[in-house]
Amino acid sequence: MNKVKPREANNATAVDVTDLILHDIQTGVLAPGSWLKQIDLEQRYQCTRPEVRRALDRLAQRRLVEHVPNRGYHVFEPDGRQAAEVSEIRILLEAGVADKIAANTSEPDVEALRNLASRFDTLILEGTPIELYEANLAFHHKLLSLCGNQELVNLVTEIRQRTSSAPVSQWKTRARIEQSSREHHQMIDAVAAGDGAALKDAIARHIRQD
Amino acid sequence: MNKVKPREANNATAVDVTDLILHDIQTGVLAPGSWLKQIDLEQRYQCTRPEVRRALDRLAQRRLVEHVPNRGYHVFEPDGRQAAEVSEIRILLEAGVADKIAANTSEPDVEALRNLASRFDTLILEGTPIELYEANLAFHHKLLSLCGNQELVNLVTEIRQRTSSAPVSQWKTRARIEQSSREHHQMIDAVAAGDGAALKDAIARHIRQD
DNA sequence: ATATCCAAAATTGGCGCCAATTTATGATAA
DNA sequence: TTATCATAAATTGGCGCCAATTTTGGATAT
Repeated sequence: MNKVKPREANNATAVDVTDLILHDIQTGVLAPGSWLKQIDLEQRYQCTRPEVRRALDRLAQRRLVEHVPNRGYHVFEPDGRQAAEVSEIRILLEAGVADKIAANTSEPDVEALRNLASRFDTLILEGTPIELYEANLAFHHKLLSLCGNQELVNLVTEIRQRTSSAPVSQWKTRARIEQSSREHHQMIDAVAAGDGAALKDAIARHIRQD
Repeated sequence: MNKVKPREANNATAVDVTDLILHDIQTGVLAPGSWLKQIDLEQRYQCTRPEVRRALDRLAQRRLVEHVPNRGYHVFEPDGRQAAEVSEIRILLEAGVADKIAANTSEPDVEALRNLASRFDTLILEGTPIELYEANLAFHHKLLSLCGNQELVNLVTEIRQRTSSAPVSQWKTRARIEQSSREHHQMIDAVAAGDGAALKDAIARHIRQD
């Protein structure tokens, strides 16, 4: 006697509520400082109370939300000092592997980078800020992954989330966005030329200005 | 039946179970690869099931334990590749701030470093491996904190935990321990001389050999 | 009118029960 | 004897209820 399984009842919950909340923090839907009321979250994301609590605890561990016992959770507000410190860390890590990136990169990798950079360029005109943000992330992720150190890629991905709580609004002016675009192409040129020193310089400048 | 009236089980412990389990992983009491059965943990640490689950989830987020759904949690077994990658990251970060350490350090700081280093030396002969491990950690923490970047200190502390799952047994031979001791003093000398380049070199060698 | 205090509502957080899944055990057949 | 399968035990994991704490609102006294 076979058991009949209800098909529509338990849909694939492969995505964690943590990621949904995280995404809304990154895109600025949940603004820095705003109160994350548990009852609101369980309605908004259609999940149970324990799921909300686990997600909030995880995000608090990652320093994306701040927790005050018996008083709830708030979206973390980035400190000026912390932001500067994290930028320094990113420069040490990302510029530090510039030589390896320049050495390891093959022609198809350069091609892929050019595609990601021009996708960013396209979205400057035609895309939403969120799409632009994600295209930028994709470019940097691809570039960094060429260093061959997977742990470093994961770490940078993590600390990049940690401070820029509302990353969508981080490029304020059009001029700054276009400056970013130019720097992307400078990095690619340095990679293609195998010039690690030039790449290191370009990466450091790029991180500093953001 | 087993409902024994808890006399002192009701103590107000501000310490989280997470830290207790973490400590036992660091000290090698819970060996890499060993299965963390929930019922065992709640007896061992005299806490409730939800507390155990929250602690395990947090440690899984930090990559200190590995989680397989419906099959439980195991102490993470460090991969050779990962260990090498984390070492590279530590070199980039810790050696990267050598100049700042050498520049920022005052005379009392040097004094404190010498005390921590000689405490390490003393414990080589008289202390337990755990005490030695903690003295080493204290020295490196103090040295690194002189760079002035608090976020970087936190990050290094975190990733140092991440890979060396049984850090107590990381110094196998006496010769290696004494080599570490000599390198500690070399670092201090470089700091005292304000020689950032020498400090950078000493830090890189020190991390590579561990 | 203003400050203080008490009660009620709202919110957070802990805990135990039970379902789902996996693992161990033993019986049966080839 | 060995492999296969069914049943029982053990383990994980989800969910709802209720206690503890905080916040809100209003009544009372000065």
